[in-house]
Amino acid sequence: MGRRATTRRIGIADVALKAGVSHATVSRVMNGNFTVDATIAARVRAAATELNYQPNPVGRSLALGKTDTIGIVVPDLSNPTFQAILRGLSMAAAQDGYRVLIADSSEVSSEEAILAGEARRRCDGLVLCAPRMSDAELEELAPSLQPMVLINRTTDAHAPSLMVDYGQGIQELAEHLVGLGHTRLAFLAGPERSASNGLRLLGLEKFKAGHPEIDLQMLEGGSNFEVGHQSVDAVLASGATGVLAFNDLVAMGLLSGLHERGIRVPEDISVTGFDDIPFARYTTPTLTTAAVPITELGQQAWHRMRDLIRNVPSDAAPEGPTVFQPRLEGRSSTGPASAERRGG
Amino acid sequence: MGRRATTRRIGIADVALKAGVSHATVSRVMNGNFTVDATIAARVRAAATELNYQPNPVGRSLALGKTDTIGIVVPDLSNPTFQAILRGLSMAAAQDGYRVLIADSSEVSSEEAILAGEARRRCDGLVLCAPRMSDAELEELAPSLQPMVLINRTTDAHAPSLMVDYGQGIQELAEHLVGLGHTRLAFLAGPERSASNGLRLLGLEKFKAGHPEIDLQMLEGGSNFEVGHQSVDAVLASGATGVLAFNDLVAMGLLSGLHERGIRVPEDISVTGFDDIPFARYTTPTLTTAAVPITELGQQAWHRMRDLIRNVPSDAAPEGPTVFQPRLEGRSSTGPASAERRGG
DNA sequence: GTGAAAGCGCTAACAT
DNA sequence: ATGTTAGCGCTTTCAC
Repeated sequence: MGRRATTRRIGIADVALKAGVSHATVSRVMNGNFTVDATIAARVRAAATELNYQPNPVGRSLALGKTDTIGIVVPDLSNPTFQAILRGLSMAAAQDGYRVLIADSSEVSSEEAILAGEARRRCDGLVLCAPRMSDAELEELAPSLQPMVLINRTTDAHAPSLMVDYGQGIQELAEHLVGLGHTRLAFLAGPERSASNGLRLLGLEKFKAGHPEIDLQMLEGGSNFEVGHQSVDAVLASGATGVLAFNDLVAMGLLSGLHERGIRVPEDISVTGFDDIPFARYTTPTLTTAAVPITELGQQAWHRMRDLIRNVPSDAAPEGPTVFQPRLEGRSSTGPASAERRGG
Repeated sequence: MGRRATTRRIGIADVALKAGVSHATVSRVMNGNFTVDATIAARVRAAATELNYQPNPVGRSLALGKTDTIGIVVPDLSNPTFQAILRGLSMAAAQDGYRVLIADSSEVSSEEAILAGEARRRCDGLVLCAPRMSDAELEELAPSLQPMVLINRTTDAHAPSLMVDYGQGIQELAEHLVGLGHTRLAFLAGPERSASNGLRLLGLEKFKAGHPEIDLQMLEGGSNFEVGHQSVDAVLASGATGVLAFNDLVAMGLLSGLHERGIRVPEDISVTGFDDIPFARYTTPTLTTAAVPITELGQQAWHRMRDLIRNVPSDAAPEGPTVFQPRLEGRSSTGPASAERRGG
């Protein structure tokens, strides 16, 4: 039965006609150009409201060469860390009248380049979040992606970069455990391709150098609940009394697995996370972790992007990456090493 | 020192020039129009790759009257439920070559209309997720937002709607507790303006009608951790042995608060959540909840949207809202009512 | 099969 | 102060 009554979209021409002026004048009024006579401006505004006219953003974008939109590419939108970054970015950008377009590469590093390019073409800038692609590829791609802001990654190609000092954070967590009397530690590692995992590894190397007396074992891992949950056996086999999980998710999985086995935390084993996602405050026991200002990271990403978009010269911008220091958040999942286990 | 070497963006004209053809021909080739001579097509393609040419999406959008982008408006991007919907939507849309633009209303219902309108103008369609605006406002806005898909909301104005049967789910949870011998229950309610909270309330009315012997108390609440955490006193004061939390977040907050007070779950009190967010499997104890296929909801939202965008006639589309049934997920946070407390 | 030209909806330089 | 006109980068008739 016929198509629904399609109320044709109102265009600038309709308003011009109704107000009895040229579309140029309508455009001027809509953009707050004060060279228009007050009477006429009022007439135009009246016509616009009456017709419920709103300028077509696509038309404006083409004319102005900007979309007031920025893109973000994340490896996995189901990861709370990236969700928080997205949120911080989106909120901050909205404050300045910008919107965000999202692209999820699903951890497929080969897709990243294509997604990034596509997103960039539709937007005024791109935030690349923990890209999994190689350094070489990133550097090659960078020029075509600019203006671009990097999160948890750097590149020789000029681009602002926001980093988290995971190395420092993991060291603090390890020191925290040592301070509690633990001498046998284990690190549940993250994804191979993750740069942030590499930084943690580097930090732990330093830690080992400073603590030759401590036994620190490296265990294979990943970045989600399941990994933590499935690592119970490996953790127990390691004989460690203090476990550094790659992130809060892994820690929560581990906590859950240990609980099922009747192993008490922190009495029998201490567990630490990383990131301090909101959930970390509400686990049982509450999770000792290294707090990363994730939402602020997203917010800062926008601010750097905004600088890029505004100051085309880009000489006032800070050189080198901005580094965020994680803050140790001591809660109840860590405690003194148990007497029995400490001995053994 | 001078602006960076700005490699001017390659346009269709550049390719046309290089290939020695008109831009019309380049356009044809780029769009897979087979009326172009094979030899020429090859020449054009060569020129395009050599120049690394990619059609400008804004130009295409203006010419084609479509952006291959859909918008989603959510009340709060920090809520895992909306994050999961966004994710499902984004993944499904990406599969069909569409991108998603996000708008977060921060629970400010007055902002919703503006955000929705803005987003809609930049996109080919809009997904309105649990809108907080009034029925009247929604209905008035609907025509200008079409094509539009609603989540957790319906409207008389014609628009596909995806609903979750929260009423049924909460009844099942209540029945589950009754089956475990609980006779004193409490419901930690959600946000006032939330339609899904209203549905739960309706479901509980039905439950009460069927179980006059059960004492069911209504407690004020909200939708996040803090609310659950702060409700411990109210819950204890109610004397309930079984607590139905508005959602998993509230349940987790409550779990955490109860643990701090030394109250055992489920021995002393049983707790249920709602949604079955990924975390619910990994709380201590694991959380009994009503599982909602959230990601699938987002995916379905795209499918309905796709139908809308493709079949302009829209007569084959299913009438009335699609309803998703939550599924009871019995885990360890619920157990038999304790003898002492059961007595009253 | 291919080019010339119109047009998508808007902004801005240029006339007047 | 306002209208006319030329783009922005592309697709698509319409001639040839």
